[in-house]
Amino acid sequence: MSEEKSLNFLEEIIEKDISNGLKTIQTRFPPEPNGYLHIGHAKAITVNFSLADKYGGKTNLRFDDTNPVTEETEYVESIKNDIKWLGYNWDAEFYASDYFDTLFEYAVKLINKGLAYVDDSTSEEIAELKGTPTTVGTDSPFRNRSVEENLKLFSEMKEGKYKDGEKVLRAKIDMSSPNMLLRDPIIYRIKHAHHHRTGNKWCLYPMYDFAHGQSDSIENITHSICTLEFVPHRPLYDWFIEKLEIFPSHQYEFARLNLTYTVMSKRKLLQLVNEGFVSGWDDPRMPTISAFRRRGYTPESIHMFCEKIGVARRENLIDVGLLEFCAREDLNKKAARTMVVLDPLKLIITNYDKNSSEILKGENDPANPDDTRDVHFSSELFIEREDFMEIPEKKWFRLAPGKMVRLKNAYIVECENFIKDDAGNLTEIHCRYIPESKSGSDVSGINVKGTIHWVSAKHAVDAEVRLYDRLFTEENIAAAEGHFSDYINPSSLIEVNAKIEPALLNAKVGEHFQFLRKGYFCVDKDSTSQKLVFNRTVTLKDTWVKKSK
RNA sequence: UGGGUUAUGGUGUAACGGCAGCACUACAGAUUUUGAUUCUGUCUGUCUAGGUUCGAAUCCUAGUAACCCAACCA
Repeated sequence: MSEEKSLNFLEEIIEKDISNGLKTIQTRFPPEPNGYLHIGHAKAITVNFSLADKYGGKTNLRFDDTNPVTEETEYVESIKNDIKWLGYNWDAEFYASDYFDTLFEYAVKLINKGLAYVDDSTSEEIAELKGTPTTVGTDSPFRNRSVEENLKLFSEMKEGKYKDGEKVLRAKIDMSSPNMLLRDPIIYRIKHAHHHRTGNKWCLYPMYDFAHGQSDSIENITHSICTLEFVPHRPLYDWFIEKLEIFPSHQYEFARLNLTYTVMSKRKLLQLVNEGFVSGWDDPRMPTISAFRRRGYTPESIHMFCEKIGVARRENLIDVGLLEFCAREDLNKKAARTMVVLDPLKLIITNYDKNSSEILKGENDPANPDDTRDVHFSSELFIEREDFMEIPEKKWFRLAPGKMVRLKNAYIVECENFIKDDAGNLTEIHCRYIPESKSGSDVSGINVKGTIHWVSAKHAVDAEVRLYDRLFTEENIAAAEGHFSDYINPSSLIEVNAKIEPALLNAKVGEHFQFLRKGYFCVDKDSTSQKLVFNRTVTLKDTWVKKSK
C-alpha cells in the first residue's frame, strides 16, 4: 500500500466531475502565435497534458489566432517544435481561425436574440461611456437598434463596407456591472488585415472573449485551464455559452509562473530581443523553451521542474535555483565527464621526459568505471588558473608551493616552483610527479586531499566556451523600481577560449557534457568544423566558493 | 471610494475539525581520484484580532496585505 499522493486543486475538480458522471476529459493548450513559448508556457502545457493523460483524456493544440496584425506563421512553427521537444503529443491541431464562419453565425444568433448590437461610436467614446471601476457606465446611443438594422449593419461590416474602427459589434449585457468586462464588451472589430491562415477572406475578427470559450465549446473541451488574470472573464465566458446554447465548457484558473531574476511577459521578452539585450529568442539567457534547449536543459529537467513547483491559485515567485537543481539532477545522470580548462595556466612536470607522452584512461561516468576514453598525458599540461594559490588560504586542497594534488585520471604531482612574468602574472607552475601514483595502479601510499582537472598542452584543442549567468541582477524584477532593463546583468555572458581534450572533437550539436569540476555544458549550434562552441548550462554546486567568501 | 482573487518556514507545495508533512535553499557531519554525486542530521512556518469547539491552518466575525480588472490585445 503506497501513500496516496495529494491532489492539486484541478485534479480534485476533475475527480469530482468524474464521480458526478463525466465520462472523458478534454483539455487544450491555446497559445497565441505572436511570440515564442517560455517556461511559464511549459507549466501550462504540463498542466494541460498531464491532467488529460492522468484521467485518460486528450489535449488539443489550438492556436488562438484572432488578431491578424500580431500573429505570424514563424511563431506557429516554433511553438509546435517546442511542444514536441518537451515530449508532448497533441491530439488535434486547431486554429481559432478554423471557426471564423461558425463564430460569425454565433454573432448573428446573438443579434437575433437581441443580445448584440452594432455600435458606431469611436474607440474614445466607447471608453468614455464605459465608466470606471467605481462609476457605472452609460448606454451607447446605438444600443437599441433593431435586430434588422443590426443584422444589416453587421453583414455590411463583413462585406467590407466600413473602415477599421468605424463600427464594432458589442454584446448587450449590463453597462452598470461592477465587472468591467460585462459592460457591453466588443465582440467583433473591423481589421482590414491579412491573416496568416485565412488570408484576405475576412475584414472583421472576433475578440478573445468571443472566440476562446466558443472554440472550447466547439472542441468539447471539458476543462479549459488558463491563468488567473482571466478570472474576471469567466462570467463572460459562461454568458456566451449560455446564450448561444452550446456545449458547456468550463474555465478554471491557476497562478502563472514567476521566476526570480527573470522577466516572463511576451512584451518584455520581445523588447529584450528587439533592443539587442540578447541575440534572439533562443539566446541561452532567455527564459524561452528554445533558449533552454540551446543552453542545454533537457525536457526531463523541465518536466521535473514543473512537477516540483506544483499548481495552485496563489501568486508565486519560484527560485530560479530550483530550475538549476533540476538541470543538475538530470544532467548528472546523462552527461559524460570530460576535462576542459577554462582559464589555462601552464604546468610543467620537471621529472617527466619532454619528448614522451602516454595514453591514460579517462572516466566518462563515475557510476560506471568501465566506461572510459583515451586521455593524453605529457610533460606540459594546462591546469585551471584558479587551482593554484601562491599563498594558500586555510583548508586549501589544491595546488600551492610544496603542496601535492592528484591530477584526475593521472598522477599525483607536487609543486616545486612557479614562474611569473615581469608584470607579476603567473606563467608557469613547475611540479614533479610521482610515477608510482598512476590512477588505477597507485602504489605510492600517498593520500592527497585535492584532485584537479587538466589537459595535455600539446594535445589540447582550442574551443570557445560561453559562460552564462542570470540575465538580471534583481531577484524580483516586477517589484523593483524603474525599468527592467536597469537590472541587466553586465556579466550574464562571458566568452572564454578554453583548452579541451581532443576526444571532444567528435561532439555533436546539443550533446551534453560535464566539464569536470566546472559544470554542465552543451555544444552550441554556432560550432563550426574549425571551432567548437560550448554553452554552460549550469555550474556544479560549489560549497567551496561559498565557504571561502 | 467598485468588483474579483489569494494569504502555511527564505522559496514552493500538502494537511479538507484530530501529531503542521514534502521538496528546494541554508547549515553541520560521513563517504569521495570532481570541494560534484551519494548518505545522515539540523534550523526555520499557519497574515492579525476576536469567536465557535474537548480540539482550528481548516469553521464564524472583523481587520490587514498582495495581485488582477477601465486594449477595437490574448
